[in-house]
Amino acid sequence: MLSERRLQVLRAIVQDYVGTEEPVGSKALTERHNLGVSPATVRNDMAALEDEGFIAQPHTSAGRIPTDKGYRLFVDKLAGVKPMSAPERRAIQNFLDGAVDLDDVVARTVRLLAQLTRQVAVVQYPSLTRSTVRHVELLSLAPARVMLVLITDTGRVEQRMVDCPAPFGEASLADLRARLNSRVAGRRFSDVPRLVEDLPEGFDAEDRGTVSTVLSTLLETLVEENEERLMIGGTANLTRFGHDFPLTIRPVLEALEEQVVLLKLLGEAGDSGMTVRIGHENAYEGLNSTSVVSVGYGSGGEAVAKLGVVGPTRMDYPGTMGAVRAVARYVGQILAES
Amino acid sequence: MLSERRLQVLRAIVQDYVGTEEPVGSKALTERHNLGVSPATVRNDMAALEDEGFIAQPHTSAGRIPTDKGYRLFVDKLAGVKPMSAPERRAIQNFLDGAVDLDDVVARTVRLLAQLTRQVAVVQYPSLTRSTVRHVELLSLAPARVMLVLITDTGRVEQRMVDCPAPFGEASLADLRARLNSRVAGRRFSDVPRLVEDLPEGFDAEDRGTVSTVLSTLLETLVEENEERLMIGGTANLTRFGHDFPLTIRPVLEALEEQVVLLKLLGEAGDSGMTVRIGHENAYEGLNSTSVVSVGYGSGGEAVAKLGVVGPTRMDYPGTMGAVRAVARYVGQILAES
DNA sequence: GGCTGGCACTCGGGCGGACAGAGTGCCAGG
DNA sequence: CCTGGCACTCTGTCCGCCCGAGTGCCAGCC
Repeated sequence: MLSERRLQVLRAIVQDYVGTEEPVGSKALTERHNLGVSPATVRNDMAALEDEGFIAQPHTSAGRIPTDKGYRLFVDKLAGVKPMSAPERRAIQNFLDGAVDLDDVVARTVRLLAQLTRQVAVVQYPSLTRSTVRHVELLSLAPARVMLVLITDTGRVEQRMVDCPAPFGEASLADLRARLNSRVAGRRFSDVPRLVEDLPEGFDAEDRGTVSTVLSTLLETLVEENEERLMIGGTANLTRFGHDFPLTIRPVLEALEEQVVLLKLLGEAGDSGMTVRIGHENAYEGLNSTSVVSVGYGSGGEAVAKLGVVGPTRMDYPGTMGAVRAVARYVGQILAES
Repeated sequence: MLSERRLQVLRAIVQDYVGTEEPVGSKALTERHNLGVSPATVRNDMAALEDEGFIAQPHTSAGRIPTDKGYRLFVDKLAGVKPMSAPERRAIQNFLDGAVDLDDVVARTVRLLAQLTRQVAVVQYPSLTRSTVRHVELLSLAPARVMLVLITDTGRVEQRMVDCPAPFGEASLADLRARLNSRVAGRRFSDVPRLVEDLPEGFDAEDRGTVSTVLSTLLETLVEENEERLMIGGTANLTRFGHDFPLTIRPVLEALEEQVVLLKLLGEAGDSGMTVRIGHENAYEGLNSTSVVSVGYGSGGEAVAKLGVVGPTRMDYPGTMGAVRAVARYVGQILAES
């Protein structure tokens, strides 16, 4: 087990390295933090920390930098979450309050997160399957053409065009709309398949085909993979990454373009509480030199989606975690109000 | 006026520089293109081209590289648009045909363009104001709460929540819906303000306030600035930019995040035909070392929005222009079908 | 008049050596 | 267990050097 002082040395190394972006040596450490011991002692501690794999030297006779394992210990044991200041919180709230619709909420959230953390922000749209149905609307656009519109309690709206096998009268449409809504309004989307299963049975034979088509389109819309959307921003912050750009930045940009990768990344994160994935803890190897801080957000107690930031492993964890948590909280509030 | 051969020399310089990314000298030029003259002659031509400002040397005793003015001449006079091959066109069509809704069309278009040109792709959503109204739907979500849904002929769907000043009955709602649609369905959105102007007059005093509120929300949605959306992709291609990354790439990423800047950029481009803005021709200075190739697309003869790519001034103009034109054409077709 | 080969000149990039600085590991002593 | 001292190592940088690519100019040739 590591002594208290060694943990302090690790903490100091992380803090200094995050600040200066340069390997930190024993002398500089004792000068900037009053540890009450000499550089020589710190050197011994460093040697021990290196043996345990918490820090490493880029080359002999250079200072030390934290390893992924070192950051992990730092995040778990040594650092708290830095709360936002009151003015910051007010600014967050004001900024988000101006949103006119869900797209706008998400767009503003991305901007805000990117700006606060100076990193790349990722915000997932509220998941359909975890939301509840506010309303299902059916619009007749042509005799055999129906538009299906789903509206969630979080304000998300999804639409699909349905080509019907047979013409579908206004009366039948109104009938279907009414029955459909009475069954699913207020229920969770994940329950919808079960709730509408036997719906076609109540219709005339001639309409039954169309009803089935409409319902199957509805169910398709709810299939996990397709229904997830997200928005990213702050990619310009990647340029602050390090001096060895091309190699680092490229795979990150590629990962950010692959929604599938990102969704998986957010999906892996725990459902409640904040998740921090550091460097190689990320399954996707393009992100091996980045850390991902993510958290669920939602209008009620339950998370309807996740948001987070992607940045270099060398990031200000307490500050980033504080910002992510605060933003998630306010977004949840906004959604609950709408 | 430049002689025919000098133009050929310029063309050769542009082609070689685009290929190799290195200043091109007189000897290399004569070896790779059979111009039928000696390096010395080419040197004289180069000196002339430099005097006219079409090419420049990074430093004395280096080869020449084209200037913005040189690229301009190349694009205007020396290079055609390279048509896509038949298999490429088939691939484009197949890829776009799989789209399920407008979001998907736009997303696929961005991906496709980025992949074909290996540059950053930008696609604007079909503009509301240039589209025609397919349907306006009003949904009562609560006694004094209405959701307004606009559907365009291009498949774009826009929704807004309206808080009514007074409760609004189902009957009144149906009435408003019917009158609204009979006036605006099939008309251009830009005509909508004029068409609905006197609509509140037909309603009872008690409903008139609500009707006005709904209509003003409708009009707000149509205000130019707010209604424009776009999607970008292929930012990872920026890493192929040059070796002097951080300085070049950063402002470009920043510009790409500023939708306002991008929209202006696309907006400035001519309405019909392809527009190429080279280097300093771009008003936004972060894009001074990039070129923007853009073109309008639309379901009919008229453009409903624009799409294009952003890349280094040192780009393959004929190929890029060919890809942009082809993609725009197919997107237009897809929209017309939906 | 325009093209060509020849020639002297310039400049950037790469290579190698020297040097300073930062940091380490180890050891003996308090 | 901490500390000061010491020898060692490695990096980054600066300098001088040379080579090669490319140029501009000029005299001669067609």
